[in-house]
Amino acid sequence: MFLTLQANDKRPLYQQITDGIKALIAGGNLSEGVALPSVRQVAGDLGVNLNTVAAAYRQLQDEGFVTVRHGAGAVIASRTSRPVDGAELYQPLRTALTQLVLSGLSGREIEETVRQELALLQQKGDAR
Amino acid sequence: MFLTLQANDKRPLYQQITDGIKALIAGGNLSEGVALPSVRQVAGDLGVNLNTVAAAYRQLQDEGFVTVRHGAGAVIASRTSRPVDGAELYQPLRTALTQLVLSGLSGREIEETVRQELALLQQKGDAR
Amino acid sequence: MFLTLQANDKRPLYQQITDGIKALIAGGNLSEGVALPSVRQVAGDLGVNLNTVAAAYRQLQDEGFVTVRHGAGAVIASRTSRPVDGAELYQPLRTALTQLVLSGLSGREIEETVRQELALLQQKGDAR
Amino acid sequence: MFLTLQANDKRPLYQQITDGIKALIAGGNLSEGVALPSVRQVAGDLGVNLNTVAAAYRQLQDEGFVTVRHGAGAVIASRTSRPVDGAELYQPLRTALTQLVLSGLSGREIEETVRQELALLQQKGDAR
DNA sequence: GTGGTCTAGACCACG
DNA sequence: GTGGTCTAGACCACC
Repeated sequence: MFLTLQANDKRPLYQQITDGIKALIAGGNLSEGVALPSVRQVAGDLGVNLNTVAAAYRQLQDEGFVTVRHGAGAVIASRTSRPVDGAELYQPLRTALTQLVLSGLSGREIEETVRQELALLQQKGDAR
Repeated sequence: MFLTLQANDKRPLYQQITDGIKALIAGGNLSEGVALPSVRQVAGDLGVNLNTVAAAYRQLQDEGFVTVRHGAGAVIASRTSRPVDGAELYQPLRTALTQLVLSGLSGREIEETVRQELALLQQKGDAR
Repeated sequence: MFLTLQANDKRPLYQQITDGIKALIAGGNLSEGVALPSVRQVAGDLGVNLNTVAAAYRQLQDEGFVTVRHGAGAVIASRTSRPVDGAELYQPLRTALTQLVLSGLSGREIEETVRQELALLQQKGDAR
Repeated sequence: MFLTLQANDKRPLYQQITDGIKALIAGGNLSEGVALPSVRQVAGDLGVNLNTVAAAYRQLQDEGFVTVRHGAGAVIASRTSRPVDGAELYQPLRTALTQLVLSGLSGREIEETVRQELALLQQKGDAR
């Protein structure tokens, strides 16, 4: 697992874990059928409480990104298009763009930043 | 002031107010020197407690977006460049983009969405 | 009167006025018997409400720095040593020194700063 | 934790708490990584409301002196150099010095007082 | 009139 | 257990 926690990040720990795994899925670094490491192992690696990792896995399961089978661990689920509320989907983008505008970036610069971030997301660790 | 609160939004109420006013500033709908409506009025309009609005105004002042003087009201501050941590600035964008990718949108579609949202932000209330 | 108000100052307006006049007294630029300009004139010069200046003058009177005679305006009082609570006197100094320490200044640097500020205070406008 | 509230102090309660903890940090009595007592405990010890203490902790976090993580407690942060406005830093010192001058102390006496207060700040609880 | 502080107490989110 | 948010309502300080 290539997850790191940022101490100065305002998101709660479990959310950082959830978001990190989502990013790996979005970038194609975690494909359907791949097993996630155990809660215990992630907790040990990251130095966080078991409950914290469990909360992250539970959220991923609730949102349909992984399937959990009794004692068998969590596995990346097939990418069925899940119904997402439009507002819920676009509101974080709006907030993020607002902050970029307020930081003084121009529209062009923001669009370029978006392209860079998308590229970063898609091409992290795949030499396939 | 055209602020609305979303019940299904996960952000706390005061944060929604803060973000809403920031969006108005970013879009140029609130320029330097313009007075914000009073805490009591916003609280009445939105149907929330005085303290909730006061928390939003305090945050805006702490971040330097408005100047609050005690018996006078709150006024949009001059746009001095505030130092912002890069990580703090780009992380919300990354999370938002990840969610868009996971919702099934292509890179092109996301870039187009960003352009639309930026346009929405900039040209909200000025059809005059 | 050589008073200016700082917009980014956290003190209320009337307090800035009070402190400014006190600094002039402490520096010897306003001696016993000198008349202060009228409330109306100061309010006009500084662009603040009459009540704000009146509050400042009232505080100066309460603390014994000026005497106010019916319609005759305010006059600097004689420097009788007023009883001051030790805690009330030293606590602001402690807070100020704490902030200087936290800003990274060494003890030597702070002592030097104090000497400079004292000199600034004492020798502002006196070519006598 | 040795914090006490002064009834005759003009600062609001939460500010006294904030300043008190800052003084402990400045004096080296609270070093990086040390955990602050819980909001509930401080509130109980000082006899104030939970929200009052929470406001103090939030301010300390906003200013970067402590790291607060939700379910965990508050911890003294690493001392990264925070940018402070010069005016904001020196104005309280000027006001404090003015009051000392007006109380009748000479320049020498004030400088000596500053040295004493600095020593008091630095060497509070370490006679061990 | 304005915003600021404080309390009491409830409920939620995080670890 | 921890801190965060929100409400209701009181009282104060400033302009």
